[in-house]
Amino acid sequence: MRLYNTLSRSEEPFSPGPDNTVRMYTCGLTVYARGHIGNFRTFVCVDVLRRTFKYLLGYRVKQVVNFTDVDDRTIAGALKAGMDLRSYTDQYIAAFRDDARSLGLEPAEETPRATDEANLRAMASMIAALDKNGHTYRSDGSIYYRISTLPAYGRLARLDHEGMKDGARVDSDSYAKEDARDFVLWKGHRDGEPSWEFPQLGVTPGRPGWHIECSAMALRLLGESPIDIHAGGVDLIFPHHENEIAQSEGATGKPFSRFWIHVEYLIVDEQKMSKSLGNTYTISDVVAKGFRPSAVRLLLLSAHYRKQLNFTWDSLAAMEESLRRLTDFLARLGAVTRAGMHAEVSARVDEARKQFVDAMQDDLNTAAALGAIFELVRYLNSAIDSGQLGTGDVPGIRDTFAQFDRVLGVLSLRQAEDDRPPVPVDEIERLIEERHAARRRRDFAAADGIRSGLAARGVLLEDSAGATRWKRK
RNA sequence: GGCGCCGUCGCCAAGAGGUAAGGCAGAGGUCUGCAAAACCUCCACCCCCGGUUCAAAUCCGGGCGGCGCCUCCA
Repeated sequence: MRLYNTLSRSEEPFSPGPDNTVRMYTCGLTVYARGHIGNFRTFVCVDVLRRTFKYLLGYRVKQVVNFTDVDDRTIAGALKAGMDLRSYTDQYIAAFRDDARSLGLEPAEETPRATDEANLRAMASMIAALDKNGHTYRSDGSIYYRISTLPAYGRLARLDHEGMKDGARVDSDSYAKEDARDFVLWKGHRDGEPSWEFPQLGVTPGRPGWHIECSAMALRLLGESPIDIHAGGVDLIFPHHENEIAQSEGATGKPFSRFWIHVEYLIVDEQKMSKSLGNTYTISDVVAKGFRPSAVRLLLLSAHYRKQLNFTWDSLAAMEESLRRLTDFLARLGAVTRAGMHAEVSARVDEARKQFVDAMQDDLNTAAALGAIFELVRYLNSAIDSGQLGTGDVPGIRDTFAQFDRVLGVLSLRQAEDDRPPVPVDEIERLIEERHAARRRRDFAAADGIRSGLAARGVLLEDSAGATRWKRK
């Protein structure tokens, strides 16, 4: 598989580590608010990456996705809500898990939170290691990283500090630093803020800086560096990932991660979707508008992960239609009764499978992979129409679509949604029977009445030669 | 001011030297009690101007336009 590595700014062949295992870390959500679909673009793309590893390439995956549950915003939010930090952030972690489930994300092997005791201790140990290696200094009770002690600093982001001028906003952090580029490892205690200390490690009362948690948790849970992949949104390249590298490499003296994968922004109204801009949509917003999470998932996979994707309600509606085409096809396949098996069919299926695999291995080209699937669907639909597809062909086709879906995770998600129609299934079936009776006595007004009545309630009926099928609108 | 990405049909989007995948929408048709689904047909010289080449949407140069990073952010 070829993957684009931000570190080298080029595609590189990727292979797993020992034991055929891929150890990957994904920067997760800061849990002061519900995640929006821009956040989920990253998580869905990384989910497809891990599925590609597992189901297409046969690797094992150990993935860590963290929750940042202590920072300025979570502290402020908890204070405002009159809750303790832990229970305040609990709500958003629960919401994240709900949204993740509705988008069909496979659970990561580890989902640590920064304020877990073991993680705080790992951060303190890392700070102690940085102390030992001469990368730190203290000021006003806080602990800082002295960037000048790490010549390689800036390799990931490739920022030219000489070039930073007028347009660049200056660091507004209200902690005292020697150099604008230095960053906080541990923020000194302030009244009203949660505080931890590890005196035996030289860590005085305070709380973690943002960057330290990812470095510490990644190495604690994934083992020795370098890990195989570190992933996140493009906005994390600087300063977050650059600083993670500084911390990890300053502490261990070894490279932190072999690959750095960054997912581009989801934009909306020609601007990035971000909480600070206030133009965000959540999964529940989408559902309230009558769309389904499966359509969101497909939309997020419809463009290459390294290209900005402009979110519009129209494109989401188009995804609903595309998905319908796919599930209609699968339903049609189940209704095939003609016997026989056809070499041409299996050749076309094999070809599509190969195109799919090639596309996914080409830096996760989900858009091209989807193209191969739709092309196959059109071919197979026309084969059904012309009687060139028989029951003997069906299992192989089903296997292939199952493989597509293990990787993309969108069809089964859709089908699970379809299994929960707005009208109870037994009622739908009863009405279909009534309508059959009406049609048999050629009372088409009554038959059409039943059909439009169900349609108004979100259930569509389709007649074919043998039977009537229902589906969600 | 520095750095980066992008501009392909009405909309979304692959393709990255060999003559434009796919989805949605639209038009016409086949099938059907009517619908729906499905199928068939139609629907792009790839932002502009130069250059390199037998050949460029793809490479180079210059424009124009959009987005992003250099601040917390997926």
